[in-house]
Amino acid sequence: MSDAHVELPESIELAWGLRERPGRGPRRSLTMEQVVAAGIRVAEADGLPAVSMSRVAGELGVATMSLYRYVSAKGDLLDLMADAAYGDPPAPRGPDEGWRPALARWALGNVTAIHRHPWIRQVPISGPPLGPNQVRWMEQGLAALRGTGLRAAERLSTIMLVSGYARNWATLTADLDEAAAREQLDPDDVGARYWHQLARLTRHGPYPAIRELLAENVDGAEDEEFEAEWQFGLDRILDGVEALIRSRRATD
Amino acid sequence: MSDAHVELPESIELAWGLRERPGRGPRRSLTMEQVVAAGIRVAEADGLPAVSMSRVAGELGVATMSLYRYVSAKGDLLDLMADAAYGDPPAPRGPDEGWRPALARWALGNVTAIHRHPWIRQVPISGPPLGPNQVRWMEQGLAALRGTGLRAAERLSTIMLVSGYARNWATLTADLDEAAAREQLDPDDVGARYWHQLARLTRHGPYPAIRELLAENVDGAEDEEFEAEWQFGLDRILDGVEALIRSRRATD
DNA sequence: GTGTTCTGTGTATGCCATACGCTGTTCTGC
DNA sequence: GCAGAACAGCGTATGGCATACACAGAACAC
Repeated sequence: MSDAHVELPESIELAWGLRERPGRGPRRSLTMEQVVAAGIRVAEADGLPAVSMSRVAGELGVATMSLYRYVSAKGDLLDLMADAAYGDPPAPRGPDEGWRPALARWALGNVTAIHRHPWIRQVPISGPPLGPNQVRWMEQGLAALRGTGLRAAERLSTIMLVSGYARNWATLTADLDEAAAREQLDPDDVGARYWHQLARLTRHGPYPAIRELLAENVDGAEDEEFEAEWQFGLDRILDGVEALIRSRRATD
Repeated sequence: MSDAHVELPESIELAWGLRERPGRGPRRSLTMEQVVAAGIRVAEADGLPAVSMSRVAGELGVATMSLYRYVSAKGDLLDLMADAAYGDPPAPRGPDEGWRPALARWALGNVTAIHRHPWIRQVPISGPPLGPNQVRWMEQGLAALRGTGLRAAERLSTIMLVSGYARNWATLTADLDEAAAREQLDPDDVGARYWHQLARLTRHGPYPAIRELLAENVDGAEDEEFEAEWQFGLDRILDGVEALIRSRRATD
């Protein structure tokens, strides 16, 4: 419980600016921000697999090994990139705003953050959120649930549930968009093709529930359908949370 | 809508056994199953990063390039490994079983499948589920929702919601376990350290909701707490689904 | 001004996926 | 039976990757 000295991973200290500059050596020619920004530029242009140390170094006009003066491993760079790309969380819950619309805004913010930087979803998660932006997002998510009567663990579970759903959904739709772009098709066509493929594979065999699903036309995947699907899942989650809040208020 | 010819990705055709053997050449010395099993063996022993073509080939006593007679790229092998590792879905919904316990069983099955083969979560997803086991899981998930009055798109969204949550939760806990194993600690200690780290970072600054969270003790992370957290999220989702089913029944 | 410490970087190591072409095997068509 | 096609296994080569290590020079401490 001693607050004195809790060791932090190196990349986290770097991201929070907790590393003291030594002073004795030559001056650095780059800033951390420049390195991270260069990595993001590469990812944005050619995708995460294109982010190699040499490529990022080239972007900055320095030698490959110079990057290791700023980052101890490639994974650290990716962590910092991801945290930076999340950017500012949505505006905090307003004074007259209920927890539900606030949490819905927060959830949508998660989705748009990933859609703005689709490569984020391929960054291997290296641990629980400790980056400065991730912590700020966490703060806003928890703030949306203040005064609901939910216990600490419940508030935490709730925002994990919501952000997990948002991440899943954003990943799914981003995959679809990327597949469509790769094959120069419409996202709708990619979806329709999937249903055809599934139908062919399940035409014979013990798949009654899937055939039943395909019989009603799921493939009416217009743009509005996508939005509706997102909203459906979110509403289910928020309904569940609301039920808990209400029952908690009733018994207390 | 022509059911005649829908092109399928090569790895999918392989997994379903839809590839006809040519006959004209020499006999193959390996089976697909052997190759996939060898890959799984390596992943199980040393983790997904250890799965290289040469390592898998070594496991089978053949040359590296021989694998390319069975699989057109490494990604295909990973897809096949993941599908095989999911294995059989949970038992189908029994005749007297309600949709809710059946779906809960299905959700738990998702978690245990990932916990049994933790490397699964690092396999890059290459598209919507088409592998034979993935389709069978989908079938069982949808089957749990038969007769609930939910529309097709709603049944689909529901199982995506549930499986996404299960995958998220399994990933989180597996990450924790791996970090603990790597540093030879108790998972509890890893969790406790996280809260200390977060407390240190948010001690000063605009983080009232996080500090409020930390003030109640979230760190009572016993084994039962983990189970409770999983159950909490699942119950929220299922409560939300139940509310929809009820309202649907009331208006119809 | 001397020594220490840090920066940028060139070089080297040991991985990796995979393209290509060769050898020998098996079956097809005759 | 036999010619040739199609295919299996695999040796070699290519171009990429992260990163360990050592060294030159720069900036500061004393």
